[in-house]
Amino acid sequence: MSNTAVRYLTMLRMVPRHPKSITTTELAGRLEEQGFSVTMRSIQRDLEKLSADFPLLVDEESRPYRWSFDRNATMDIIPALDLPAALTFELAKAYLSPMLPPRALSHLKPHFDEAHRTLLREKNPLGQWPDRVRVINRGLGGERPAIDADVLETVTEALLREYKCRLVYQARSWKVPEEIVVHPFGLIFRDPNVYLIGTIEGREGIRQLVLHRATSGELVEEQPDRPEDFDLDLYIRSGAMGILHSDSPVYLKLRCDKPTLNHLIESPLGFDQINSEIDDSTFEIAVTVGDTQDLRWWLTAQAVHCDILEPAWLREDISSTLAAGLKRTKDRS
Amino acid sequence: MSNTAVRYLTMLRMVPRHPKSITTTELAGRLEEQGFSVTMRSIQRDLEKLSADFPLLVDEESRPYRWSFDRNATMDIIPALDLPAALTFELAKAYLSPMLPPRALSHLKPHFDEAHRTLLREKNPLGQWPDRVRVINRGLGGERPAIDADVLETVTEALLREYKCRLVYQARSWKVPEEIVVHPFGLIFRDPNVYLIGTIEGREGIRQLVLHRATSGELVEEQPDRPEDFDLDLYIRSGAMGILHSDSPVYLKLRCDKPTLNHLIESPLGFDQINSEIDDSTFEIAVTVGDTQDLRWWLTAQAVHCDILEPAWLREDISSTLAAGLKRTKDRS
DNA sequence: AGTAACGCGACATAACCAGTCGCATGAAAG
DNA sequence: CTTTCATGCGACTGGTTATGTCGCGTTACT
Repeated sequence: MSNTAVRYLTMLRMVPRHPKSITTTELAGRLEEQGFSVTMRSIQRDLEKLSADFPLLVDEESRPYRWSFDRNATMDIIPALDLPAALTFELAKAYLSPMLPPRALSHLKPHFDEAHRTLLREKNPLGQWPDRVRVINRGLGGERPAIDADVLETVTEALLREYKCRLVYQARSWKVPEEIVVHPFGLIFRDPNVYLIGTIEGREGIRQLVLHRATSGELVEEQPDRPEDFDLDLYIRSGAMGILHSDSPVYLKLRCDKPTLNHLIESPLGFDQINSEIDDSTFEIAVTVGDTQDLRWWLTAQAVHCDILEPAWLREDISSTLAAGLKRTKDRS
Repeated sequence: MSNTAVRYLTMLRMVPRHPKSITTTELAGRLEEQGFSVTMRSIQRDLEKLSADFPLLVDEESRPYRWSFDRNATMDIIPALDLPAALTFELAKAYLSPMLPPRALSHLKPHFDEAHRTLLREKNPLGQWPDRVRVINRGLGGERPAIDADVLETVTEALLREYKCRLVYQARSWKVPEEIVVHPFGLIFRDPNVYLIGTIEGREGIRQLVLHRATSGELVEEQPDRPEDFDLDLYIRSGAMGILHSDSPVYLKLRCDKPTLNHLIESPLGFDQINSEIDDSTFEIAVTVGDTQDLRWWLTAQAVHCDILEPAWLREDISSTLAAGLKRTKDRS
């Protein structure tokens, strides 16, 4: 294939989305790296030509000219999305919309749009595809706290490029927002929050910063202090996130009511789950699960539909939770 | 821009992923539609040239030749993924992996791969990006039941193109799998299951088919009978999915313990939520929410940490659930 | 066996590409 | 304020590439 066409493609990939931009000179350099040796003149001509067929923007005020790609333009994908792929994007959108911060989602928007268009273009006489599929999210459907656009961008970039970042942050216990410099160790997305794990310059200890409590962020291009042996997984499993009650898994034995909890048979709680039929209205499962907060909640809510055969201590635990809850509702009445 | 380069791009988009394929003749037709008038000879030459730079596969056994795009090849996107976008894809992958059937996810794989490569290519000396971010999913982390690859594909295609489909299906109450022809009305994704809503040919009533109970699927290119006035949203709200207890929303008033349920202030349950501080250890919220099963579970599990001030009937309801649960745990001990 | 469709080499022509030069412009440096 | 440098752009030209056409061989279908 002719050199030229490939160069066009390469150039298109190099032009960043608005508001970022690139100059002809930079392009020349980067093309050179890729093994295309062309004169500046050619690049100028190329950009002109390309902008006839692609949504390229040029800022002719500044000199040298700065070229960028239309922010919202969905540039097409090769090969074009096929039907199942487009569908999957649509589903992904439905799942992710309530989960991810809007700013993050906006980066996927071009792809979602492209998928949407593909679906509507398909042999679908009335374009009523959207009426045919629903995603029902679990949980209470509350909103996620809004995360500042720049904060998320800054933090992720700091993490990725190994920089510090400066945040204006207000922990729950702080009277006023403070400007802090963070040495980022890792990011944890845990519905409904996003946590930045790291240290605050000038203070002791590893902190969890909840991103929606930061109001502005800025990259600090200095190398952060990060213990060599820091490990996010270990950190999570150490219980720091309040997820695990203990590090050791629980060997759970449940006696479940049959129509209600049938789904446990088809969606086992763990890979070692063993099911056994007791009678027409009961079955038992035995499975190893993590001792998480969510497990406790689930067991509490499902106590009406199952007996915790083992471990006894967990049964006692749930039992006392139930008793305490019951007492509160009684007191209130 | 020269006609030629644009045509190359257009052609690349027309070549479907393996195992689908397209012939030069078909390409000629479709290019004509798009306003490119070229001879077959040119198309033949183009494909040859393109296959030097792109992962195009050609089956020279069959005649006319059949061209396809390498199934796993991630073809690049224009403009190239920037860092935040790549990151968002990575997150999306983490969120979606446990939620969507693997087959559906496989369609996004090229995009995830591309994002992953972008991240690794970034200034990230040790390529340890994967160590820096975790997504912790809520819930019990059980597996989703596996859905047959063809079944999902068939069903979605049937829905989109308005066809019937033939499934080998075994409802829970059926002794053996049966071959049925389904008139599909809609698809509902509700973790952990995927439901196909529709009628079974020769039988009465609207059914919910849980897709993982189907073992094989096949498109039937006949028009399905579908009531004009069928509406998926109405169907869901009619309570058919066992999600809603009643169609009318609940005006909920809770008195919550302070450190524990603080997150309710930052992630309100509904857009009309009103928070009021009572004292140092208590606050109240008032909000309108849907009367869902998940709400009941949540209230049951959180009964220790909050009082249901209103509505009284819901408090009674939760109270009796707690009592029943407590009784079971007591009986067992 | 006949026929139509397809792949492909060869060729000629037209279109396009890309380096070069010269000049104009605007921004930064002295 | 002048100089200098980087850039943009029109024009020209040699060389490359693209593409329609023809002809022949092969394959698939009737």
